[in-house]
Amino acid sequence: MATIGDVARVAGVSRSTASYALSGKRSLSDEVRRRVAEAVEELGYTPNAGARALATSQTKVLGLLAQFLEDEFAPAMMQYFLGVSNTARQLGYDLLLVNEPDGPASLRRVLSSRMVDGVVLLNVAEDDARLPVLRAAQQPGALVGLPADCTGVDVFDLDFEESGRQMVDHLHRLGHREAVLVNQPEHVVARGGAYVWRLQDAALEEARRRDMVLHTAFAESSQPEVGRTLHRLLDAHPAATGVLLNNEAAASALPGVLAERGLRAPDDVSVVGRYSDDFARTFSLPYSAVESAPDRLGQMAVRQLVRRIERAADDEPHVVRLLSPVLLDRGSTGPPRPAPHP
Amino acid sequence: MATIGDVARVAGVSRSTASYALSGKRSLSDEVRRRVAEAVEELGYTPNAGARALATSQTKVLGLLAQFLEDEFAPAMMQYFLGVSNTARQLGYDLLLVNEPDGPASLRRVLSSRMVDGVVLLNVAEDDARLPVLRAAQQPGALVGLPADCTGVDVFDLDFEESGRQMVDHLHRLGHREAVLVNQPEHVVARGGAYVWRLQDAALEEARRRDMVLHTAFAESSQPEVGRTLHRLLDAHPAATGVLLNNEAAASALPGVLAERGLRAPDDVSVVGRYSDDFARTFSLPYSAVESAPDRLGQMAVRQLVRRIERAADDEPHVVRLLSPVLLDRGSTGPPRPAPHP
DNA sequence: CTGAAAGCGCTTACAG
DNA sequence: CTGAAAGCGCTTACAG
Repeated sequence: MATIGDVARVAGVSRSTASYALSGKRSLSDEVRRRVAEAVEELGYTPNAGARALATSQTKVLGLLAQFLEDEFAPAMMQYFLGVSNTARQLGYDLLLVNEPDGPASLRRVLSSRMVDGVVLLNVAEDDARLPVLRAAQQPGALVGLPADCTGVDVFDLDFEESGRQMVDHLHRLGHREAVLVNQPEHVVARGGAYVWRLQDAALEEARRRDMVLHTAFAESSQPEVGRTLHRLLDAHPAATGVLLNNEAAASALPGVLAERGLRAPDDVSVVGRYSDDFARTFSLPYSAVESAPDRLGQMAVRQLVRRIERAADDEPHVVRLLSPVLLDRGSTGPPRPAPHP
Repeated sequence: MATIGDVARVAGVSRSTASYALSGKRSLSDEVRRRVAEAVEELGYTPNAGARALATSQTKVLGLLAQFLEDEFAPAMMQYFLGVSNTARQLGYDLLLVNEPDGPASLRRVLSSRMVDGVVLLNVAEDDARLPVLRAAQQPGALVGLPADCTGVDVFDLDFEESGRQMVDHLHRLGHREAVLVNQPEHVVARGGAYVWRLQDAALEEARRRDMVLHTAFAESSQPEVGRTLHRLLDAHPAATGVLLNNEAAASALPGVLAERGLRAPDDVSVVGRYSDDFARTFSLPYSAVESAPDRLGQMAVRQLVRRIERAADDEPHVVRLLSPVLLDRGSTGPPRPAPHP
């Protein structure tokens, strides 16, 4: 592998001049600039990333911390990846993918070994064990997901409370008075997945205010369990005319379940979900849904993170940005069917 | 940040001794070993990754090259990620996620800047432009996906030809004599996605041998296009009693399409796909399918890659391993329905 | 406008 | 069993 010393020798200049020619941090004669460029070309020179990081204390790498947990919905994570990775590349950063069951330990490792200039935390829990580690570190961090304590970090998330209210309102306005809310698996809540109860609590309160009956339940993240749970729920609440979904696997399973029961949306039951449009189009999810905008959240997180990395002055106040939900109408809701004959 | 010099000073030894105590590459007195460990603990010392990489020419990082192409099926990629990332971690490697539209250029960059000790290439095309770059590099590479020329790399893939034969055989044995094969979008083929035509060509040949009519078509990777295409195909081939799916989005869309036509599997039509069981369970895909084993392929690729990295002797011959397909029965196939009345 | 030199934080022959 | 020193490949004050 060619080094900058080789480049300097071939170009007939000193190593420092070669370095300045590459970085452009000093004005050089056109002649020298050209000779260095030629030498680089001739030798196929690429700077050694480790050496550069050592000299500059900058890696131009961002850490992406994802936790793929058992029975959590992995595919949704992919969409955040895309937003994060495309934005990082545009801004000149590579991505170190850190996926370890022990989040805090691996976060500490990549931060204190200086492998990254900053980190994006995905799937942030209410009381996330990675946050104390992040706050103690030199590097900044941006979160996708709203924790209880946002001090010292930039936070981006969908406004799940408003989403819950909006879903309930939407059905109420159409005339529904009883509905079922299908949540993520109970494990997600146990792990501190606050978005589940943020949506649920707000939905419940809104239902109460509107004098609407809202049943809530957890559902699994895969078949055959999720299908059975949906059947059980519909059995248990025969008077419910609406279904709210905060669970992608349940959204995938519901069409089959409804078909098995001889029901159709919106004629027999109105359904409204919470997932991205990309997701809906890829997996043929036919229901109106609150857009979860994963690519946009990933993009916002990276932009803010890079801004913080590159401004030496990190005295700028930290931000908490909750995206307003937008309901995309796919025609799966309508007025409730008339009450069944007694 | 504490350096190894700090550790040495606190422990009252030289820097080299501290280094040896950490690496265990030299026998030291228990006393010294203990003092160093205490100093590390006290200072919260973690070695600087860049400095270590510079000194050892080893980064303990693997490059993961994924290309997220427009209208390609991104979620399937996630499953390879999981296999790759879990295996890498087990073997002590971190992962640099490289997702750039220009594959060859970014591959060259991460290789020649020595950011990684080796790379895993996902989504490998027949004549993949990244391969010449990889062959010219110092570091080894493992592929998931079978290219035309496998020299100098280790290759892992599902045996798509055998998969095609197996899907056709399965339907033929049940008595089907006319079927439709739904492929990935045409763009995938145009980009050199050889797995599409490897499966298709083998399926066609097998059909010919068995005197079975097999229609083939491309389908899109999302709604509403993919649904329309499925309807059009079923319209065009009313005598077909079987459907083969080599397209995950089509597998998601088919249940709705069949329902709209008042058809059911396996009573009216037999369906067999090609996707992972994880996928089927997560997205409620109800069809019998050839398991595509993405996690296993990712795992195999990383294992082989690390073996090659860590054996200085890379004279070991390169391997090409094609996984034998296994058909998982989900009850979506049966004897063909009697021919419709004329 | 350019060069010689120090330093980033490690590891590892070399010497004792 | 341990230490002093060189070197990995860069960048950047410092000096001219």
